[in-house]
Amino acid sequence: MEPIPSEETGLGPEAMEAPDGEILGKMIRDARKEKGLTLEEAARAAAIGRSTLSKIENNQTRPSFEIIRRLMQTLELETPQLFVQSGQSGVTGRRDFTRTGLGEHKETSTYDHELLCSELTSKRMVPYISTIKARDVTEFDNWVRHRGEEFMFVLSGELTLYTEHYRPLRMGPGDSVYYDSGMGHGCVSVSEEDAKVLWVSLEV
Amino acid sequence: MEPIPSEETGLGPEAMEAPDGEILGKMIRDARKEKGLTLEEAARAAAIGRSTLSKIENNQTRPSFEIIRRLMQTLELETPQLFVQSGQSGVTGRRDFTRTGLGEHKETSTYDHELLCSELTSKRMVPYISTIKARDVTEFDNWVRHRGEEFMFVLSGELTLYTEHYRPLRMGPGDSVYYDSGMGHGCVSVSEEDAKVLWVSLEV
DNA sequence: GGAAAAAGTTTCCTATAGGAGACGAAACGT
DNA sequence: ACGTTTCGTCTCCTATAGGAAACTTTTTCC
Repeated sequence: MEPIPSEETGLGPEAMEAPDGEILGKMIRDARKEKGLTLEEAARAAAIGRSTLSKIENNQTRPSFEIIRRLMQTLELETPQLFVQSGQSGVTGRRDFTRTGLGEHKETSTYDHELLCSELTSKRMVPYISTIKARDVTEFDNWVRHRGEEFMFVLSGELTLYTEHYRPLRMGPGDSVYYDSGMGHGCVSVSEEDAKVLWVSLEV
Repeated sequence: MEPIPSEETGLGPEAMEAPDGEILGKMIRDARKEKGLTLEEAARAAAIGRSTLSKIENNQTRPSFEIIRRLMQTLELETPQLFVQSGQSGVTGRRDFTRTGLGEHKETSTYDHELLCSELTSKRMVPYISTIKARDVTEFDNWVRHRGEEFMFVLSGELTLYTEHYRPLRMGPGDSVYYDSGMGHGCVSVSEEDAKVLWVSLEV
């Protein structure tokens, strides 16, 4: 077995990678069994060869996109599912959430966003860690708004969450919120240091 | 559960699309242009040949699944796209993730789940904190499985994430994973103390 | 247990996917 | 205009995907 980069801050994106030789076949076989189909039946339904399907399930070939597409329809495999599992899966290693490294980085005057598991493109939720810079605020007006829902979890620091429809909410480590992100919202760090927040966003 | 029409993928109105001959190439070319990449750049980024990409874009070949997958990652193409072509808000505060009070509590031999923001009933994502009890495990077989996607973030402790299709992954505080939860998965704490994990689950 | 049938694997062959590099065609500057 | 560079296509070749059928394994039924 290959060495596992467990020590490093970044288990690489391929930490969990399995040359999808490993995964793809098992998934398809599982899906077929699930439906109680034989090789013959499944292959015919997908209009491919019996032997071809066998090889695919045993990872003895690297099937074409077209073949996979037909199998997906036949076995009623969800697309995201297939890609989530067969792609370099979304493992982002990052020892200690005070530090980050991997992932896309977007910085604004107030926030500092770090996408998690960004190498996984087809996911429906978007997780990221934000550093909220300490600053003074008397009146909040800088609303953020985007269609969907959002979950927020405070990792460190003290902050105030302003929302359009509720009164400001003081939050600390371990506190969490769930809200409709179409509602204007925004955070302000009230501690000396910056605050760290984990966000998981779901677009609608 | 609804029966899925045999012809369609069940993705929605714009879901299904024709024998890809026509459309696949165009989509990829559009996506590449969108990102302002040349054939050379895109091909290199996706680790495929320049000529191969050209042929794909011109529909002169029927690419393998693997090739398409790499291109999707590189061009950040959404899967469904490829295959087809606020009401209520709520806020919950909760101090310190070492203990919680509100929320439903579910305990099993291995896990100890604490739902977050549970008084908000209509949310689509389900966030919860789990305590994973330390224990010895030689062979993992206790798979958890549920349709959807899941994001996991380690708050404290050291644990090993077992998944059906990948090799075990050692994780520590700050590490995160995103995966299809239809794939069997499960955690084992490998530290002395129990491990704490934040999960956000999305049912499909 | 043994024969027959069914399910799955492997072999063999042909068509073609995919990469290297040649070639062509715009788009520079001088 | 002419070279030079840069982007895209085309040609050629090798490795291999995919199907038909032979072969092997498992299941079923007597």
